[in-house]
Amino acid sequence: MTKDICSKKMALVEKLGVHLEGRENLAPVAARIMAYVILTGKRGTTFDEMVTVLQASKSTISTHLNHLQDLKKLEYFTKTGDRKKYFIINKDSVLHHINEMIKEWEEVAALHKEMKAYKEAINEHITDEEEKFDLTFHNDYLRFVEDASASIENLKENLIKNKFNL
Amino acid sequence: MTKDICSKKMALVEKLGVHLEGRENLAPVAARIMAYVILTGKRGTTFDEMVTVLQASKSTISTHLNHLQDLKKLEYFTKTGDRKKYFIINKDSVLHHINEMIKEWEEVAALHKEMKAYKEAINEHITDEEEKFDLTFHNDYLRFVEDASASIENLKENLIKNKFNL
DNA sequence: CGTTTAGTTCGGTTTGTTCCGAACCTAGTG
DNA sequence: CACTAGGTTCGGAACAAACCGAACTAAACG
Repeated sequence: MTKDICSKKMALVEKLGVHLEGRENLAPVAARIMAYVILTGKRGTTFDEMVTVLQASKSTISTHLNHLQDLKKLEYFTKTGDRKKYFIINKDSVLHHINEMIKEWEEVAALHKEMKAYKEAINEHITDEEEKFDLTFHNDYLRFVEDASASIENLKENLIKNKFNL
Repeated sequence: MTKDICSKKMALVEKLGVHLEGRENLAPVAARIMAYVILTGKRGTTFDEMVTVLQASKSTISTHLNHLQDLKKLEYFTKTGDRKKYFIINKDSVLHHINEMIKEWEEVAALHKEMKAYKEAINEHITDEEEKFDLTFHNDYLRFVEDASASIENLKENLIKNKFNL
């Protein structure tokens, strides 16, 4: 691999790393591991390679690697006559991620419904119309969540279709 | 307010609080302040009320309250002959929240495009078809982000319409 | 001018996170 | 059996976040 492409790769690892830190709530090094594994692809990457390239200690890599496997985000394959583990992203991780998003939206919707119900209950005790809670936002938001959920379900179906057509 | 409704309110404050902690990256007490202000509504809530009801120190409430105002998440109104500040959520906060989501999706899309470009560049150097990066996921995901963005834009328009029709 | 109201500021404690080094383990190799 | 490769485990250092109490301020009240 040329030096240009390699530095481009590490720049992307950092960028994607920062993103994953926030989105998936991962420690800095854990996020860099995920990013590096994603950008390395099918050939897989080893423990030692990550220690070198991510410039972290063996213990840090070990701990995070095990944690990421517990979370089903990573898995590995092996080669006969080679004790190293070759890490790749979990084949279901994309689907898993989609399902997580669906679950999240469902939770948000449930929360909005609960808040709306509470506000409606309070509104009954208020005589002055001006003082009452405005509920239009909750209604709009719930409609939006339905839309967004439909889009995600759509993505999920595309994914499953592609998976079995190949 | 009856004790029942009050405890229901505090239960919701905790639930919404936990949610906001994660979603908006707020400290526990800051998230509880937001939740309490949201669930109190137009009548507004004061510094002292929050110290009492959220069981936090004056300094904690003061610091977070100022921080939340800096972030344009809260604002206050006053009453003549009353030095207290009555805190309510910022009137534009909903629109602000929507715009944040739009910006987030745009960033995600940009990141996917960058990753896809990188993977395509790498693929050109790989002869074995089996070893190449699979790009269908990025394509599907980009289509999904477009869908989701359209839904959000729709929500935004609904909101703006409601705002000016009232 | 002393007191009250409504808050702010500062220093410090507690708690939690993230990472590291050193010692250890386990399976195969010479 | 000693050595090596490929990790794991443990204790702690370093840093950061979250909260608190006590002292302070600024404006209004009496």
